[in-house]
Amino acid sequence: MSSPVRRIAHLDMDAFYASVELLRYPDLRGQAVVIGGGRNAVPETLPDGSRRYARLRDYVGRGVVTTSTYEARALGVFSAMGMMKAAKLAPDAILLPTDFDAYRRYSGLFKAAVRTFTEQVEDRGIDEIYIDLTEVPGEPAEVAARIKAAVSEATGLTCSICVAPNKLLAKIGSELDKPDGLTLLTPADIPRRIWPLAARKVNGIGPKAAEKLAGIGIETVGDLAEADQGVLQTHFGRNYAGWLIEVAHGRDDRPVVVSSEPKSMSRETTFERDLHPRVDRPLLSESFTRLCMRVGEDLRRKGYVGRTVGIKLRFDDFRTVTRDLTMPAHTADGAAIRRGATECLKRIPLERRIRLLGVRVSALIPADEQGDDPAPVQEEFRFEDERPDARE
DNA sequence: TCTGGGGTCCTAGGACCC
DNA sequence: TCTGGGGTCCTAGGACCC
Repeated sequence: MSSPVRRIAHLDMDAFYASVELLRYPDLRGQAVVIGGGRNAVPETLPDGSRRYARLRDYVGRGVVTTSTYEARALGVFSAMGMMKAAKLAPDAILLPTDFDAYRRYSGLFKAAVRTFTEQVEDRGIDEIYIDLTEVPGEPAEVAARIKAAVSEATGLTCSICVAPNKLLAKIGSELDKPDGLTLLTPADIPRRIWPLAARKVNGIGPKAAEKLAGIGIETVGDLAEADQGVLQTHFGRNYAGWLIEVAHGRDDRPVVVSSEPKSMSRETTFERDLHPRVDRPLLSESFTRLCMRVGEDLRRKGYVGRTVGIKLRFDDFRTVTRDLTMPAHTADGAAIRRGATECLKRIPLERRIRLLGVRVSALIPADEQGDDPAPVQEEFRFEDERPDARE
């Protein structure tokens, strides 16, 4: 039984955070704007009602660019770039603080607008979604245009959409006509529109894999489609090599996943300066406690309890280590998390200054399903003749 | 001026069980 | 004496994504 051809859309909001900020500060339209500052980047309103904005050149710290407007991108400033480096490239660019609450509001608005068409929506973070349009009547181009109009109506923002037979192609396609794009892809388009693209454009081929591919002469998706499977296997292992081949031919049968449960919750912080494990111990300890408490609050607010506590340290040389510990019972209690996290911390030799500290709780279950945990202090007790058989 | 924060998934080895 | 083979859980690290 062959499954019917699906119609999967990927919708990506254009320069999302920056575009939300431009709604609030329309006078910045057309300018190079970078999002990623802290409190000191909040615009100052002058007595005459005009605003004074922070400039990128004034930034001091260890942050990275969260988003930038297309004008800033033209100057070479992109997401995830260190702010200090960005300031060198575009010292006069406007700097704004990141306001996640505002972005979450607009995220809710655009997703609600899309859900008026279908509930078959998969969340992929704050600014993008997959939509299964297979059961939505109408031609793909017409449906996509109506969705774009609905998103614009709800938010005042533009987005880019691609409709394709699967998630892989839809994701690649939504980038092809940005911003405000509308792209349709069919299998017949693969040689002309997909194969010329850099392999790195494929969701799942990251910097490491792309570099390794380049090392064996594979630069584009087309190169990948022609690659010898045996060669790929020796470099990437059986699973990943098999996936690369599928991807190169545009094949992907992952479903649109409408709902999912969180697997872990974490909090981490990068210090303004690297902290010495002994000299700065009070600061570290205070930060450690706060992270544990915040993870606990997050869990309780969202209604989960977790059984595995983990910590993450990054040293001044950027080496990252993790330790985790599975506990007898689930918890969302900050103090209990801290006890587990402290056990983890004892297992890491502290021989360098610490750049980052993080706390995570995983093995989550909904708090209302927490019933089978052992009582806190319960000695195991059996009658001698009830001892289970050692072997079967 | 190096390199945030919050996630998911995969791999791989060892323990432990049957 | 050596030889077995799954399956699951736990832990550590790493790639990748937004």
